[in-house]
Amino acid sequence: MRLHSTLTGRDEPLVPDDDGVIGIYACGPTVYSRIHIGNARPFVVFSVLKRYLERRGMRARLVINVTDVNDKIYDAARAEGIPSTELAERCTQQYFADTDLLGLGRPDAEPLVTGCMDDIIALIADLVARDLAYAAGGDVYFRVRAFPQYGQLSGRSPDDMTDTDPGELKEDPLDFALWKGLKEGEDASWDSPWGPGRPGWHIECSAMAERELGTGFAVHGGGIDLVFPHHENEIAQSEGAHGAPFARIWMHNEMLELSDSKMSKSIGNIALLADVVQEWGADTVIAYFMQSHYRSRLPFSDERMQDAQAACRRIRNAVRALDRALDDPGEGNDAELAAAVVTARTRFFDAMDDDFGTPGAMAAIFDLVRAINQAFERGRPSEGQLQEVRLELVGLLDMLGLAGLAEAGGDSEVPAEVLDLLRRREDARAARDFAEADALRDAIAAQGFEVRDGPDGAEVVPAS
RNA sequence: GGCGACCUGGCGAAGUGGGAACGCAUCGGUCUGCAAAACCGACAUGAACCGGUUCGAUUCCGGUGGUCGCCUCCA
Repeated sequence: MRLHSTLTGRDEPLVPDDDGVIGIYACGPTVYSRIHIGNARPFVVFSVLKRYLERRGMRARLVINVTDVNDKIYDAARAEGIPSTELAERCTQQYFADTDLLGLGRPDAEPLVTGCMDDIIALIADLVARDLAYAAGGDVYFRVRAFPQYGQLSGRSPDDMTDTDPGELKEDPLDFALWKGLKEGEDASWDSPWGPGRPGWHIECSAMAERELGTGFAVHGGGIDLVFPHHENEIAQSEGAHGAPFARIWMHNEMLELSDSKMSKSIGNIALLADVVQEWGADTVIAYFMQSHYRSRLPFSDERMQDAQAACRRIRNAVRALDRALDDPGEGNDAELAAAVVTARTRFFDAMDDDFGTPGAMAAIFDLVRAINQAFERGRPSEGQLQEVRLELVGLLDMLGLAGLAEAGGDSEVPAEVLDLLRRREDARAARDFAEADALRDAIAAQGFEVRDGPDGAEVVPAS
């Protein structure tokens, strides 16, 4: 598999770490409010990446941190009139709950800044010892000019950086804070060799990444808006402290757009993840993400969600068709369908291995879906082939975190009450009492099911 | 001002130096008491515009126009 790296601007081969595991670190949220659908993109992308690697027989370790110490948390807590630690804890729990709704499982580790204070302080001390950082007042700053490679990730030169914060205590406006001394109005702090305070914004990710994955690892990722300064600074901190490469591939997802602008808390054009999942369902949300490339900007709107929902429905219907056919399978094997399965697999893996090309992978799935439907136009395949095709389709869906599309809607899940209504409607139709039949159809709809009349009689499926 | 990205059918969205995937929508058809649903089929001789390289460019290079992102918090 190859992945595009922001550092080189090219696709780079994905190779495991020395221990054979593919270490992946993705920057998680700063917890001062509920996460929005844009925040969910990296969570989905990196969760599915890990899932794909594992389904392909590789070992992967995914780390997504939670930044629970930050200026914004102080501000938000003050506005709410509660202790900042209380707000951070509440928002952390909400973040876990909200992302759980996606049904993609949890990362292997989700470190909190507050749980890694010793690692952070040790790393800062290391940088100070190497003269890459200096204490000033109660603060500690990174000496940017002492790290010649600064700017390599974001492709800019320190000389071009003009709008920097002068900062009274800094030697150079370019320098950034590793440790911020306790200030008035801040209600949480930790002891350090430089006095009470808290970590700067970037140091925690350096510390947590190397704590969980070692000083060098395969993939470091996050939103593309983190390239500068966050990830640039992480490289400076980690490579400065260890003199060794930090992450080998820098993988950045593009932004979601709402009303033609980047979805952003500061602009206010956001849709909360929990609301979106509640309204459209986890599968629709995941399919929405998977149908676009992670490095493309992605518009968010109800129309986009409707599209994704319709696409999911198409896949669900194909699985249902397979299940229905399995109740009454045919004899022979359909050669065209068998060939389509092979083609779909090849196209799927080719797309995924080429910079995580989930849109191509989805296209391969849809091609398989069409091939399944076409096969049913021709006849009814054998039980063995039906099972093989189903296994294959569900297997591909599962690699994208979409196996849920194969689970819901089995006939066994239809309540007896609804089946009874359906039977009565069939009787009414047979008696040509269409008023009664239509009334029963409405009654079934009221139970959340949809009647589908077909050549082989009527069936009910959960309304979607 | 500096750095960078993007501009593909009605809406989204891929890949690609030589047939422009896929989804939605639309249209036609099958099915049907009706409706819906479902399924099948059709659907860009052309890829913002202008040049250049090439036997050949949507794909490479240059320019113009437009959109957006980063440079401050941001997934």
